[in-house]
Amino acid sequence: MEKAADTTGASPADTAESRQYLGLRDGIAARIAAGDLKPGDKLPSERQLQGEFALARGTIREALFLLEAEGAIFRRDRSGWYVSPPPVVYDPTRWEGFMSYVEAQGRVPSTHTISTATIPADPLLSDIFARPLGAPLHHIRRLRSVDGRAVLVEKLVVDAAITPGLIEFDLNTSLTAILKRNFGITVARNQISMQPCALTGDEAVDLRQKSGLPGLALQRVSYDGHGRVVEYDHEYWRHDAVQINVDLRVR
Amino acid sequence: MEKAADTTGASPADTAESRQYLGLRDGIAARIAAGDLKPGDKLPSERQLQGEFALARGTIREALFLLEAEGAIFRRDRSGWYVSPPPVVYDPTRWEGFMSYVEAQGRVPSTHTISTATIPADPLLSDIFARPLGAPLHHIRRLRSVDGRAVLVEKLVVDAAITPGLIEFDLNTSLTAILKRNFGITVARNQISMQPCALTGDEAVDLRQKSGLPGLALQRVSYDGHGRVVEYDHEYWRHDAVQINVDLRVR
DNA sequence: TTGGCAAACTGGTCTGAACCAGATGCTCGA
DNA sequence: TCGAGCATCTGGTTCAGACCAGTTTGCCAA
Repeated sequence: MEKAADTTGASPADTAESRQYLGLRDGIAARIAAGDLKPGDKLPSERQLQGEFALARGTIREALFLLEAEGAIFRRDRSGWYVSPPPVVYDPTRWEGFMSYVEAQGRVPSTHTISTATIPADPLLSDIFARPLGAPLHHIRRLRSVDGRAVLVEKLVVDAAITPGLIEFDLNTSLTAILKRNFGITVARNQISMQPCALTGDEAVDLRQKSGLPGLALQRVSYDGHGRVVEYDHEYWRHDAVQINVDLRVR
Repeated sequence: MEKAADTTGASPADTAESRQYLGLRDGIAARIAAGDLKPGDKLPSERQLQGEFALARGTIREALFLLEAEGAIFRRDRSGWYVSPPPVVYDPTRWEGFMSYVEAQGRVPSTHTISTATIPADPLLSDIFARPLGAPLHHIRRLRSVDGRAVLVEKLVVDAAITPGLIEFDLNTSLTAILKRNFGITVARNQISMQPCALTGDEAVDLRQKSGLPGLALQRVSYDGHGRVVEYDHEYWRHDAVQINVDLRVR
């Protein structure tokens, strides 16, 4: 019940942690660093850790949440906690799709199309695409995975006028490739906005995350060589699954 | 003790939340959206909310954490919870310093220099700056605020050979301006890497955050027109304080 | 061998209680 | 008037126990 004043070491502020969950976090982090726990490995269950460290389950979970926030571990709902694989490096300046750059990093990408539809442009999209209100736009919602783990959901919108029949294609492959091969479309410019966010609602469900876990929201507007808007994309990434790399000239 | 099945509305799955903390989150979010609570306003204390909603304090905190992860509120340690101001928009392609782009958004920026030093290059920095091991480099650590709230800490390194006496200047102003005015240095290219992270250790302390809260880590290498490395920068942002915007040509 | 079901397991949610330590505000004495 | 100091308030940490709802597993029947 009491705090069991931590008198472990000579330097109370250095190694001996004032807060128990920090100590536990360091312990688990050390196991991962030492290679006792490798990416994909399952951690002992919360109740097992409870017995092992003689801490309340809440305290155990506090440490796990911290490791999760640091990207060191992730959870699969009601299954357990697992050691995170390294993140994918993402360079938004490169116009290669997800499939190719994930593969280039020696990982196995996969895509699952959640839904497709052709919908009339609402005011916002009409504005973005510079097309009249009600102009047909393809809406595609996809879930993308790396090594079998869902890492991002995307909602993308494409101008139906320049990509007739797009949603009849197999969208579980590279959209980049489809646009280029079948419609002769390539992207010359991207406008990107991103912000750290909490994954909630649909996104959390699709990523099999508990609602409220941190993520990265990324919006992209892609233009072709004529300055025409080709694609409008909303991506929601697991925060621990991605690292952004950009190389750019300054204006 | 029981879950007190929320019978507030007509549609149990729509508005009425299955989890109490989600309901409370929505309630507070609604107050903010409605303008009852404005940016900077203090929320009722956890114990007050406890009385008001008849929930355990842990449940109250669960809802607050969620709002915090969403960037809607933030905490000041042992002072209270406050409504977040809107984020600053940050465009890494633009070579104007923090001071100018924050001001351009109608906010009040400020900078506090935590420490400065001139230190011989270690292997990593020697490599980055393409300078011999041990070459003198200026290390600067600064805390930057918007409207009085600390939003980022940065650790930056500048080649001392091309900026002699840099750390004698008043570094609480724009470094961009100092480099340009006093050393004739401008940046032509940036290489940026960023990833969502947890703020821990020094960063958390400086930002007066609890260790483990989500943030955004950003590293930047800046080059001048001759391809010479001018500056190496590590920034740690509060996750709710920044939105990244980039406009770029595709390779 | 295989399919389905049930028990066991795991994380998710919630309660309620206690004590700690920094922030804040108020009071009282100099 | 003003500063020191204390009381109070606030979030931070930890404990212990309970029940819920998906996941997993292993057994048994077809």
